[in-house]
Amino acid sequence: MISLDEHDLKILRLLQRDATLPVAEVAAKVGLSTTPCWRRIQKLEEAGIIRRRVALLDRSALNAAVTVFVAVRTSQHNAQWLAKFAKAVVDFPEVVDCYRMSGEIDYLLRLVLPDIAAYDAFYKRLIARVDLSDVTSMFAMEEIKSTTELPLSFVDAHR
Amino acid sequence: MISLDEHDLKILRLLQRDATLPVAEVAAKVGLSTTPCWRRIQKLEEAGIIRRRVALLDRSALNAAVTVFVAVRTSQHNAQWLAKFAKAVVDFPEVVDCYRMSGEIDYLLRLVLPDIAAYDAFYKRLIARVDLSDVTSMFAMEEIKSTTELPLSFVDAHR
DNA sequence: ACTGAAAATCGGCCTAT
DNA sequence: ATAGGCCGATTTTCAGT
Repeated sequence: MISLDEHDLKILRLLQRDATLPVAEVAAKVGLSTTPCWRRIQKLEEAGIIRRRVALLDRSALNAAVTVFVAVRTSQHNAQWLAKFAKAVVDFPEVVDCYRMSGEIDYLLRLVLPDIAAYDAFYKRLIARVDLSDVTSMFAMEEIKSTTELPLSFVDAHR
Repeated sequence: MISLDEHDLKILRLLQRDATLPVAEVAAKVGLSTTPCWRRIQKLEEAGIIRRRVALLDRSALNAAVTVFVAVRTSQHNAQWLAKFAKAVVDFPEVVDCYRMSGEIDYLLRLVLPDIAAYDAFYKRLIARVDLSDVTSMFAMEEIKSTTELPLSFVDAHR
């Protein structure tokens, strides 16, 4: 694991917000000149700290404005079942997140869909593929915050 | 709202995965030559269908490997309370998602943190800022899927 | 030796034909 | 669809600590 300093953190903060920024501009804002800044970005990519650069799309335009959380419980706690379930989850493009949880709920999914009808269709396809003992859906009414920006506040900056 | 055809969808599919692809390469994969492909990308950006391009970072490297969902209930259902709550949520960088929900839970948050101690610190800061009638935390044990790729399957491709 | 600035090359973006 | 100008990214070289 590579140690990050204040310059690195500033670079990451900027690129998390806007990956189209020219290196020269990043450098200026960070207080470096372009080459050292560019070298740092390369290192951050090699080290895997910058995982990838992606385009974020508009959900309404793609007819997927509705968010649904699905809490799943299973009676079959074994590796085989999990493999099958995980495969299903990865295959369904409307499932954007899936976590195995502690506590009451076994799995929590986040879906992105056009409407309730599409949720129903998803539900039917899911239970056709894997056995589930309990499924509870929770519809989001309003998105108050949704970001891909990770907090940098937990990194202890080196020197 | 602009109508999308198969070429547009292919472009979006590619850029959602990797926004660093040179236009020429996108064009080749999509089956267009570079200029028309470039113009399409411009239009998609102007139309806001491509919202932005961002860098995705590694959570472990940033000391934020733990995901916690927080279900919140309030007794104060008024606009003032919501404004205050929303402000708090936006201010806390460890809150990456927040939805107002239908049903039992009023709000569902997703946090990204180093450990349970950090969650406890967050909890204390949150309740110091806003009144909450009930707070339930759910810790994720394993991330099975987590993507910024939206499904394109709900778009009806024009001709 | 390491880190940053300056300069030169190279490749991809964008515009006009 | 092609070609050329232009800008930014990458590489190399140089200077300072």
